[in-house]
Amino acid sequence: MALSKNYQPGETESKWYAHWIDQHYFHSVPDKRAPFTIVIPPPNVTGVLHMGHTLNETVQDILIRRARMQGYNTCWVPGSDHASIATEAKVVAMLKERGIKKSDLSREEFLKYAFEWKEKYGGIIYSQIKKLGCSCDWDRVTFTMDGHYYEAVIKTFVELYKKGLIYRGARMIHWDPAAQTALSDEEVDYREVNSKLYYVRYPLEGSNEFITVATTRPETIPGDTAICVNPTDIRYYHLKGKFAYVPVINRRVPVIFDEYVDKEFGTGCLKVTPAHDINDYNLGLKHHLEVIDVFNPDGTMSAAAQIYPGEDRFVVRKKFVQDLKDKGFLVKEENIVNKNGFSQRTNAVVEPRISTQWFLRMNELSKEALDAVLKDDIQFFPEGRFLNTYRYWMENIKDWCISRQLWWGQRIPAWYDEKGNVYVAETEEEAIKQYAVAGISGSPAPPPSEEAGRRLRQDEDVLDTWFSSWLWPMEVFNGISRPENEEIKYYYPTTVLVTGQDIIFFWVARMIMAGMEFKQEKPFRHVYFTGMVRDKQGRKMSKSLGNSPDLLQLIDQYGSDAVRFGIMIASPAGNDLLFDESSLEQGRNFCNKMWNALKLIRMWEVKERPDGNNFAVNWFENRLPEVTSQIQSLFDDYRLSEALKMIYSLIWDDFCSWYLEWIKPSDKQISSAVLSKTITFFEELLQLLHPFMPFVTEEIYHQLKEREPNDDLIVRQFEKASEGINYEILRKGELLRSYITIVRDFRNKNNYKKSDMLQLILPPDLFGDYEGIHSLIEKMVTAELITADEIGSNVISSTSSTTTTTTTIPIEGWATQVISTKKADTSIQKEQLQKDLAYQKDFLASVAKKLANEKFMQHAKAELIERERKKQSDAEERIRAIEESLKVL
RNA sequence: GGGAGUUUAGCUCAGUUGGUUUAGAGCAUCUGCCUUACAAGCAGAGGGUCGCGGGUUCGAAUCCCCCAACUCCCA
Repeated sequence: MALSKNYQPGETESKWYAHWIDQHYFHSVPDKRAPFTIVIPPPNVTGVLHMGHTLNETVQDILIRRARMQGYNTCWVPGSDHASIATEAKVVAMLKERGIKKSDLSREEFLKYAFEWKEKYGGIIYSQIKKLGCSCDWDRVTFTMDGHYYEAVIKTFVELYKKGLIYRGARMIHWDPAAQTALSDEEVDYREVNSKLYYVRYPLEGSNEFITVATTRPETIPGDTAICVNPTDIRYYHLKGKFAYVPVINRRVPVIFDEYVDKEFGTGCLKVTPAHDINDYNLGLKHHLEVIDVFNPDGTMSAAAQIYPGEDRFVVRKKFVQDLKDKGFLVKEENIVNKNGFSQRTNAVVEPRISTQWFLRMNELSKEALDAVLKDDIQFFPEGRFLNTYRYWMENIKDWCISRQLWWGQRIPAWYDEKGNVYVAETEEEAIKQYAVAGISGSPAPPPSEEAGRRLRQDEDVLDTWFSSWLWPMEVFNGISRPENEEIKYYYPTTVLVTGQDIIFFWVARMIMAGMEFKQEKPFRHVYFTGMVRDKQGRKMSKSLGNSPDLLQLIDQYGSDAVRFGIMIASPAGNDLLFDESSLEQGRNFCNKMWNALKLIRMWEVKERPDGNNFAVNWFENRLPEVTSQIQSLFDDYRLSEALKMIYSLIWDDFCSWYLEWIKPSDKQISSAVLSKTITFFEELLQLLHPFMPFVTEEIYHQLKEREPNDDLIVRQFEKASEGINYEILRKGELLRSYITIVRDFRNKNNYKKSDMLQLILPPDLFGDYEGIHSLIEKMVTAELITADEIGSNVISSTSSTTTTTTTIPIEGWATQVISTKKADTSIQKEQLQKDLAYQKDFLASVAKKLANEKFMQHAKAELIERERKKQSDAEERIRAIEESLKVL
């Protein structure tokens, strides 16, 4: 069957993915082999695959595929998290389209819709991961709202509560008025915005004097319960014990003194609104101030505000400023730039708000988790900078607000009685029992009855999504819900976690804490941090910017392998990568290159002949293990990008440009020995590349020759490294390559035609006794080799004949003569030789200086001095060869 | 304001403990080729005072200090 002109990725990719699935190659069952386990960082169930995921999943697949070929029992668990805020927002939007309001639904009804939504759209990301070629064990897909997972989350909540690590508290939290939920610190983005600083004057009690306050948030003025100045500020000494009136509202508030106030900022006088600013809140606690919340949960003004109840906070800002102006309270406005917090999910301006939330105490949990990393029980790649970041965060950790005012998620297992007493338990029955027991010891004693149960009401809130994701490496194997099962024992701790550096706190740190807390064992041995994918302008690719290209379209255009190649080749370990489509093109071209090499090999017919190609085979036989071991050490350090570059060059340059050209017969006929060696080489190259580009390698592997039913590249095992590498042959190979290049350059510079035949006189012993090399040279540079005897003694003495030109070219301290019937243009060459000569002389001088330096000779190691001496003699040889060549020109 | 990182060819980046580094690769550029696997290709070539200034050292892209520019994280 004739092979197509170019490689066609489309059909090939779906064919092989289906085959791999069919053969259950991705599926793992515990056995006697060592496990190699990766849990996917669960993408958001609402998501589609963006470039960041693509990088991430590709890295994981590379590690898994290579481990599979190395004999590990590989298990890559896919799944997604339920993303409470994002998903609830999507579901609410879907309901809105159908004309349904969330507020008209019961919790149960809403959840039914949410699961319906998840069934419909939650799988999109999986199909994209499959398109990428990822070898996940699809029998193990896990979702953080699965039944067992839900149970596990509840179980850990109760456990931590019983240990006293979970508590309820009033705190200033980040409130998202659009989603109407609390946000964690990490879910808030701070951005600079243009705003105004308003100077407002407050009348003082019992005088005509005013005190002027600067604020960016005049709409919170109705919540003011004090005015605060610095006790060392002489301007305000006389206000001790005085009261002021809040403008428009006319509330009488005290003037208080506290060092917190910055004398330099604004007027040095601060309005205190304890309900709406964390610092004011703390001042309020200290000075026993009243707390007046002027906002409703949706960001409109509350009844307590007394002004514009029910109207939006930003609309009210304008209106109220106008009122202040009209009534003469506004002194001036100033344009300033300040930072506002925005919700990562809804982009609404975050409102600081006092609220009762559930918190997890982090101090004790973080200690062990920090130690595990510091003691190298868990290793980070790349190490240094992430370790610092991790340590800093762990040492300055704050308690984690784990409650969210949503329905989509694990509902907090806490029940309240009429008096507000709380009972935390895994089930309602259990909570009722606790209530009954509490009742008996207290008084009056209500009977533990059904009626009592009805009097308990469960907390309305759900848990933060990360409070379920942090269990991921355990619960995907049912490690919390069924702690003694075989799978968790076999697969845990997992081998490596691959994740973006941006969620080191969100996730990595918390997973380590959960692992240490619930299993007394780290969740993974290694953490490999990938960089951020940026666009050409250096901006982080994100959904909100919309600058991430459509992955499926890229795959259609270039093929999956090319996309994987493109993203990996540009992705140095841990560093950000600038995404550029030209690297995908490079990947596509690479597929083609290999496809064409296949075509070449398939064209050949076996014919036994004495083959003079032993050198080529010999050389590649040594070159391959040399590079293979270099690739292994790159993998050990997770330097995947460099490993890929090395394989790319090994295939394109060493194999295609040199090896195949060397053995290529002119008549398509080749000895069976060379052909089978060549096929073996190609197979091994494909195997090295397979983790990076699985489809094209599997396809070519099968096109190379007929295969037994289960002889698939994906499961082909790496051979043990061969014992010895013959470095002498490798050195000869290098020399041969540069010899050929030098002669080709000579041809180029002198505009020789392809067919112009040269005669070459090799320096004696340049290539030793590798006879096969001579015919290679003749073939590669269109020349015949002759000996000095054949041409006579006039060769060296320049151009005595009118019909031939002899040029002497230096090579590695040798000089070779090129004889042709064409007059060579020696001027370019002369110039170049002189340049080279100058360089070599400088080089020699620097080496000589070193060797003449007594201190160097004293301090340097013997082998180093030896090397310098070698450099010296090499340079001298080169200079001699160049000078000889110049003499003859 | 606090912390971390980056700065090497036109672009994106390698450069391991200072010594074959008067610095490598890919892409881009230039020259010549439609050579029977491949023009999505082949054969060659050019291109860098390693951000600035100082220091340590026999020797610095590499170690130290200062400055500058950019990026990220935290408040």
